[in-house]
Amino acid sequence: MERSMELTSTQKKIIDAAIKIFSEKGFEGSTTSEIAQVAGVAEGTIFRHFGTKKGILQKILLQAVVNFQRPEVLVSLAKLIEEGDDQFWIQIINEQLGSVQQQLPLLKLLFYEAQFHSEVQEIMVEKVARSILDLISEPIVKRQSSGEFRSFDPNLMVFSLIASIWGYLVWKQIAPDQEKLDEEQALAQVLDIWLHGVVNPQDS
Amino acid sequence: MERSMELTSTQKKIIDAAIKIFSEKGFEGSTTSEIAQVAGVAEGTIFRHFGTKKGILQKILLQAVVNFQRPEVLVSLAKLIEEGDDQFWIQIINEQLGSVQQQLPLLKLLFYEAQFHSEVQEIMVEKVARSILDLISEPIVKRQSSGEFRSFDPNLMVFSLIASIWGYLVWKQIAPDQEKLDEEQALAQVLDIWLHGVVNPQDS
Amino acid sequence: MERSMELTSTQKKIIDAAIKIFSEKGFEGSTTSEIAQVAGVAEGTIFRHFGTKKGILQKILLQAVVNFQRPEVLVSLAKLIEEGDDQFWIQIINEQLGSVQQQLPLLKLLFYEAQFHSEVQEIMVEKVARSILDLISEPIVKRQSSGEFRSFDPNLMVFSLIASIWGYLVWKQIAPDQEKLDEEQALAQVLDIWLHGVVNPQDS
Amino acid sequence: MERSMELTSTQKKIIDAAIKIFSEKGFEGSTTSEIAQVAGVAEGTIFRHFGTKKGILQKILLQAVVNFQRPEVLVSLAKLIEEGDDQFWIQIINEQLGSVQQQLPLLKLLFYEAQFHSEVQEIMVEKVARSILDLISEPIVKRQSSGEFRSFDPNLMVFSLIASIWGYLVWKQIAPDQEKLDEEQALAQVLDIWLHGVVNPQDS
DNA sequence: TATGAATGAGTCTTCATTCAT
DNA sequence: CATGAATGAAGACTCATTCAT
Repeated sequence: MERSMELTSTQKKIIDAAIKIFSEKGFEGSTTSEIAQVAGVAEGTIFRHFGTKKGILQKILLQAVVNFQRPEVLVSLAKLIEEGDDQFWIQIINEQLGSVQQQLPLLKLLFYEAQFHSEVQEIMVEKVARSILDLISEPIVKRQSSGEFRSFDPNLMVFSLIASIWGYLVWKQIAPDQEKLDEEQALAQVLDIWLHGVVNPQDS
Repeated sequence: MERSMELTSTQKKIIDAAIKIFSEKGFEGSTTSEIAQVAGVAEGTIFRHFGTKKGILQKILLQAVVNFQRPEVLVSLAKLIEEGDDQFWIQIINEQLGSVQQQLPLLKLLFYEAQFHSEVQEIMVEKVARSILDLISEPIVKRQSSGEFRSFDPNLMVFSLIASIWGYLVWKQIAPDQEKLDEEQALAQVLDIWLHGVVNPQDS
Repeated sequence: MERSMELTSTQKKIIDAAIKIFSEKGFEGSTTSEIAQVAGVAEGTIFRHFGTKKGILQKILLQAVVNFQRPEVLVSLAKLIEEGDDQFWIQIINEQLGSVQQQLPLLKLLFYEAQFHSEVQEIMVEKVARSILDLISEPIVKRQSSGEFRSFDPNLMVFSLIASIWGYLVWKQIAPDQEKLDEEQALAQVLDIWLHGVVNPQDS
Repeated sequence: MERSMELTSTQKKIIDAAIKIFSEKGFEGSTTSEIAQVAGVAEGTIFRHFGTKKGILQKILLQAVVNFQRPEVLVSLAKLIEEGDDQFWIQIINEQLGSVQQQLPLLKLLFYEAQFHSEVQEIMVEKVARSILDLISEPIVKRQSSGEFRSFDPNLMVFSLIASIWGYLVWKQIAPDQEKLDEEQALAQVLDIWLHGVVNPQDS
């Protein structure tokens, strides 16, 4: 019961500091001393709570899994696909883009570190990615069976969509000034491409 | 003239070992001692040639920029888009998928480390990403002006395509057994989605 | 206030060990590992307190500057010159020679390393040497204006005296068995030479 | 026969470079690589000729001993003391100060390194210092027995003189701008102090 | 419980020395 | 003989982790 939820305020400070530092410098590039300093606690306190440096990462992962397993955005996205209402999409963006962007560093961190830590990878794949896949592919399959969607591999369809969005968001962060498009418009276009393709239908 | 090409055999051994280790453990997670061991040279030899650990990464980057500025695959991809021949796509996959997949770890490494080393980021964005963007967006713009392609932001169109492919490849590596689709087919589907969308045209 | 004085016992152990090792082998010839061993602490502890190897040297310098700026011996020497009492000289020697000789290695070290570290040189020249010059030249100038001392350049007069004493002390350390003179007598003779010259006055 | 003289031109280049670098950075602070570079030879060449880094220092010492055992200046200084001609002193300064100053770094180097290398110390004490002592004390003893010089310990008298001169020269190098005295005058004053003391004879 | 000084294994880096060419 | 690439032992320094207070 005290497994994943209960975070004392000290633990919360440390976790927040760790997410910040890990995101900026990567797990290996970060030092517990800097985390302690940013968290405003003594270095020893970290080890009292998390045992090892990796313990912090694992706690972060655990917390994230809970939060990301059925995130608002994705639920909305699933609903959107199910209902096929393009206007709804704009609304989602406006409502939830902020929280997505706020959590983007954490997600990026976890997916990146997954490469190097098999326990992290396992959980990210099994829990986070799988649940996203399941959540989004469900409405897709529904609309495939109704004939509205073409019959590609559903997982692949999810990837195409998620990867496009992810790619856009990450790119915007790396090279912020390169892009002059309005956020809303950009994401609407990405969705449009995914839905209807780049080819002009008149043409085909 | 001897700027980026000429690598002595010792240097090549070290670079190859470094790419392997860096890819597996990240830059910070790797040790020069392990690189030396894998390369089959003394640790001191590394520093005789590259000065610092970071010097190895920078040399890797330099070599990669040369190789990636106009990679075969992308040139073929550009041609494919220009000519609109789907069959051609299959052929490209068969011919060049191997080399892409072989270089994927290196590319992933460099984009990953770009987060933490601004010199790397600068070059990856300015040289590698930009040249890919330019290369692929050219034929897209051409077909947009002929009315064959819809008028989205060209950069966004490139992202949708590249990110989808990248996402598929990375995912396949992370979770190899999850996917039973044939490689060729999978990539062909990804391209199809990008070209024509997921929505069944009859339906729209 | 806690600038230069407060040394924890750990810091004191390290500083003492460092003075010993540096004096014996020079700064570059010493290793932090040996200093740690002599100090009876872990090597890491040194860096926790002084940051770098050079940091130890700088702390030593700082401490020394405080101690040497107005050392007992020199104050006594100045008084001696002012009052012109030769017997007083003998007394000073007996009282303070021990402490001078004990600090000689440290002083030698600092003047030696001043050659190679400009920050050290600056402080040794500006703070230590200058304050010695000022301290000793003051009574000299006083006795010059009263006509008791001949009118040489005062700094030069200080040098002649200090260098003679220094030379004798250093030499005695380098070649201990060469000299059979009694310490007191020897230094009294050095002072006598400086005061009255080697030439027999009857002769001139 | 080929013991101390014969230096091939390559050896000479290396020795010269080594004296320069050793003087600037101390023995331990110098690298064979820098010496090789300054000498314009390959690093390996140094070891072909001198075996080890210390071998260079020993060769320097050997050469120096030959040159310093009866150096012109000291012979002149001895003559000066013997003949008691103050004007002669000025002449010596003008003639030989340059060569002294040129060799000062080498001498300083050897006396400094003597602290850390017992073989060097032995030779510097036994050969160089002793021969200087003997050379200069001889005329002193002569004038003592004639009653012209007071009967201090002769070695001490030599020290007072040499240390004063040495002190002045070294100080002038360390703190060049501090001293406005003319070189000639300064050294003449140092000699005068040694000969006749600082006390005004009228006064005594 | 929180602290932070102390630890020491492990890292990057240097450099005297060797040796095949 | 001279070269300079390669070596590897040793050095300065870092940092996760421990523990007495």
